Amino acid sequence: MADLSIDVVAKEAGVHRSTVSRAFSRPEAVKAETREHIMRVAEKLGYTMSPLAQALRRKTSTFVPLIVPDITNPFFAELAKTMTEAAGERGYQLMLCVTNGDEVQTAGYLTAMQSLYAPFGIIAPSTRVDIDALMQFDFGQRLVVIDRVDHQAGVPTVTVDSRRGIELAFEHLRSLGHRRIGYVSGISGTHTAQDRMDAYHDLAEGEPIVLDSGADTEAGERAAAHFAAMADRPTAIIAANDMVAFGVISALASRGFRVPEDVSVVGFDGLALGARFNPALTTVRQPIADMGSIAIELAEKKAADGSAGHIVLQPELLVRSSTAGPRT
Amino acid sequence: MADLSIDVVAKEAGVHRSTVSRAFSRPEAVKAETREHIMRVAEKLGYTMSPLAQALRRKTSTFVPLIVPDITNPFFAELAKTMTEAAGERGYQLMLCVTNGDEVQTAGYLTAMQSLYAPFGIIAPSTRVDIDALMQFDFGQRLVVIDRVDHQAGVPTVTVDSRRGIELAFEHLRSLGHRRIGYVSGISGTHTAQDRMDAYHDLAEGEPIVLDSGADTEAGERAAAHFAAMADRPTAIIAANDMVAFGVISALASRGFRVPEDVSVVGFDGLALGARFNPALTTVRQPIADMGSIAIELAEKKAADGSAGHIVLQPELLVRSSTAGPRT
DNA sequence: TCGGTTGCTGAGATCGGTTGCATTCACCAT
DNA sequence: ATGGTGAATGCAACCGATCTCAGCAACCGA
Repeated sequence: MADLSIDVVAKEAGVHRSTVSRAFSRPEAVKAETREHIMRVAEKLGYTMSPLAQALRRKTSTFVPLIVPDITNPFFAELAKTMTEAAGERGYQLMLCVTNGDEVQTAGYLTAMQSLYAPFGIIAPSTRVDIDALMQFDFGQRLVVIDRVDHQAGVPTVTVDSRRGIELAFEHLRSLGHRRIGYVSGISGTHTAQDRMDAYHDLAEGEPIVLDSGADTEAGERAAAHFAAMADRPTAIIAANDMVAFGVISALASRGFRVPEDVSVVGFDGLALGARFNPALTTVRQPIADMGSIAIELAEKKAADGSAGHIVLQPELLVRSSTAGPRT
Repeated sequence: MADLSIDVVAKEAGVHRSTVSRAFSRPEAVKAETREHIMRVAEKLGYTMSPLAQALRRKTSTFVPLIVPDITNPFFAELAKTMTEAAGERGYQLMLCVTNGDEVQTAGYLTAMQSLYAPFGIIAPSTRVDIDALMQFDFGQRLVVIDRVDHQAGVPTVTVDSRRGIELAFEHLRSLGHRRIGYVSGISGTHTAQDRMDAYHDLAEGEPIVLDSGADTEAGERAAAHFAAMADRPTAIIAANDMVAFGVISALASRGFRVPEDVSVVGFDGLALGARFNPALTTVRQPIADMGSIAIELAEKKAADGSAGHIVLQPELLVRSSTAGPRT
């Protein structure tokens, strides 16, 4: 148990430390026989290499930060979950950094990861974080951005096709017979929120009906109030994201509107939680797991050849119980 | 930008590295004048100490692992959120480790944190992880356990008073006029799940009515089916936790039962998400934020004097819209 | 004036690995 | 027998800090 270092293993195995080091990190440089012997000794002693010492000398570690504004938001939670896995498979250790959308905190994480010799990082930015500002940092050059497009900069990005997602929602709703289809916006400021909104405007036939969901905490209260006050209400609503959809449905219900009987609602994100909602939420699913592993691949690619890829994934429709034909 | 080390600063400031080191980590040991000069130079160069090198030499770092089975579960997400903050305030860097309830993964994290010289760790165990097994690890001795009691071992713990929580739920429901109050169990195996269940049995007047919520993914389907099939149904249900409550309400709704009109439901956890549920969930709130900071304090205390504290926090009732008087 | 403190700083070993270079040795062609 | 080659390993400097120990100057009382 007591302090196992590479020297202990080396002595026990009767070789020099450098040989032990090579046995672990460059196996092919050591004679098979020697290597196996070393590994056996290491195993017996319960030895593992110190990532700290390795990182210090190599000037590169396996720590990969995932920077998110709010882990309490299930979208980020699911992202974190799938990314830990994806990172683990590739030999990285994901470090979750929660910023609360604060620039100062974000900056702090960036310099911290820099000094931990993180090879790269993944960031799912909130509204208030300005990517360009982040690029000021040395470490900013090694970031991959999730769920936000920023083609002008040399920053790799992964997003899903918002327009197609909204289109899927429209198709579904129209096929059910809906004609007046409203939209509840999310927090404005993010590119995706903007993209989805734009897509809605483009695809809405006739006059668009936009309800503002208000700030995050109100969670749809305002949209529901707006809805209730309308004379000619839409028969279906597309929400900017699942959390907003939850809030809206809840607020609508407290005003006596039933979903989907009185109004259909479709969300956007495809959170697992949606399946447990009342009613189970029909939603446009983002391939969150794919986004995670692709982000890592893009980061590795950029590290290798400096290229900044921009991947756009396709969403898919998840039909559950929050949509039905319009009231006749 | 280029490689800033303590030696660079030392040379620039015209002193020896050890003086720079002291200026940072033991300011009182350096003459004020010298110290200020060094700090000024460091500032100018934009120098910060390498946490890696520090940890390596000191044999103690500021990385603190928070080990949770599933970050997708909002309870753990909220815990993670508040703990990052609490940890940050105290100068620690929280590392989120997601185990999926897998013993092997957990073990991996433990040895990893050991070799990162983490001073201690916080674990919110899932069913399948056996604390005693964890104690086998060197690092196991430095863990604080959240939401699970285990008084026999010398392991610090933080929990909330499950019994009192269930009692609050009962009081609320009874004051609304409910007499037949059922219970939907969570995943069995955790201590808290057991405690809540026991408390329910103790406090149920008359015959206890227990519905099994089934495995995690089914999320209350089974309980709802059970409920529907009953001849003499309870008028209110206490759920083992909020997620179960969500699942049950959703499943109940899909069978045509309305909450709270047909049956009242109260959850347990106090998730922020509950406020957006349909209907907004009445629930027993756990002081999650407190749990986080107390866990850290307990860990520090144990490191200091070896004592293993056991803190039990008091829950509180959050009345929202999922409860009402029974059908008359 | 001198031994004894006290306060501050420098020297250098050390933490646990990595890596370029030197060394050793077997093997092969000449 | 000689020199060349390549594989396997040892040697030692190095990554960026910490920390013990020693040195040095200033100051104190006798």
